[in-house]
Amino acid sequence: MTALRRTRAEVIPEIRDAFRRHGYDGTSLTTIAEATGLGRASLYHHFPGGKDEMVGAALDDVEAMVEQRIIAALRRANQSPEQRLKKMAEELDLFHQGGRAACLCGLLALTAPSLRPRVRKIFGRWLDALTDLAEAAGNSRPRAAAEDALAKIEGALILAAAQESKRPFRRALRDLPGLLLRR
Amino acid sequence: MTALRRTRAEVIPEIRDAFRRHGYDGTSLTTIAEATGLGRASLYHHFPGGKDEMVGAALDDVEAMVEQRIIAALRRANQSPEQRLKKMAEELDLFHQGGRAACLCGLLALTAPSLRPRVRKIFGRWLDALTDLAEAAGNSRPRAAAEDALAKIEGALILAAAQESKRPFRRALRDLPGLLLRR
DNA sequence: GTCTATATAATGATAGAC
DNA sequence: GTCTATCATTATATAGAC
Repeated sequence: MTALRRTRAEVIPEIRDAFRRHGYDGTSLTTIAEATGLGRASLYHHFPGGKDEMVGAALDDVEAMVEQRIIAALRRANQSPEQRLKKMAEELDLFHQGGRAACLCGLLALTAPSLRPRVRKIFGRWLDALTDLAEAAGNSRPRAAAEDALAKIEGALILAAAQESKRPFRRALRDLPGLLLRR
Repeated sequence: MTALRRTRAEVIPEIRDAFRRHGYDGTSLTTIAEATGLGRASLYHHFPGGKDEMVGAALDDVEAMVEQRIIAALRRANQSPEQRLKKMAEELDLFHQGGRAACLCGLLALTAPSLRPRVRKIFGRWLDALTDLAEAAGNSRPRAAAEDALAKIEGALILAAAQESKRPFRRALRDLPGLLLRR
């Protein structure tokens, strides 16, 4: 029985998905061990800081995704606001599996006070990019529109979870242009 | 040292608040014991089914609040749609402490699959009442408006938690009429 | 109706062999 | 880099005295 070797980078998305399925407290090291195929003790080789370091790495992963996919899409200077929003919606649909996968930031904001500063930073960066896009598109209250858009996304993910349906999230993504552009 | 006697009805709101602060898995019987002033063992006198029965009772409490305060406000036949919405917003502001207290339904929808049917039922009743109000107010897409309103509320509670501010939730409540009435 | 004491399992984490 | 074995702590839950 040869043990499968796994890199830290490989297992982080699996850990991230475990946390966004069950929340911080609902995700045990046994859960993570099963999700990654590693033994509980092996996890401490990659994450000496234990569960705290694991959720930190999961948040790092989410932050990178927001920066490199969401915000990067919103700031494509050579594209129209409509095109940039369409790209963001595509990335979000992928990342959240059409609404079947929750938002780790939202989940941690609700139940993990110690991680709120990190969530606030990620949300803040996202909000700034949405605000700039709305402003560039001629929206008269760009910051409010950005906050409405983010709340719409987070709220739709909750409805989608409750109804176990992709519909609420898909519709929210479709409605984003009307919310952010020229008002 | 005389032990304080407490009724089941008395402790349920305290249990409900513990769950909406920490989520299902983050709320231990020790947490609940401290929140209620009862010993862990005493909790089993009031809730023989243990933690599952406690969270069930917390959801019963939320369901009653939604029925008797939210939906009742929305269906006040002798009042205008504007007045009914205003009343709902007041009740929500009170229940969620201006955004500082999360929504137990949203939290459980995200992390407790076994409780989703109950959450779906509560959300469904609320959505029906919002839909009827929007329709009565002449909204051309009343169901979509109702879902937008609920998602806006849930999303705003997440932003409020992340930012530890009442602003996002308070603004969401103010924006509800524009979302639901005549469109 | 609440308590102390306890049973049993699961938790996060560590030591050390390979 | 992964494993088995183990630790201390906390978890849910129960028994029975008062």
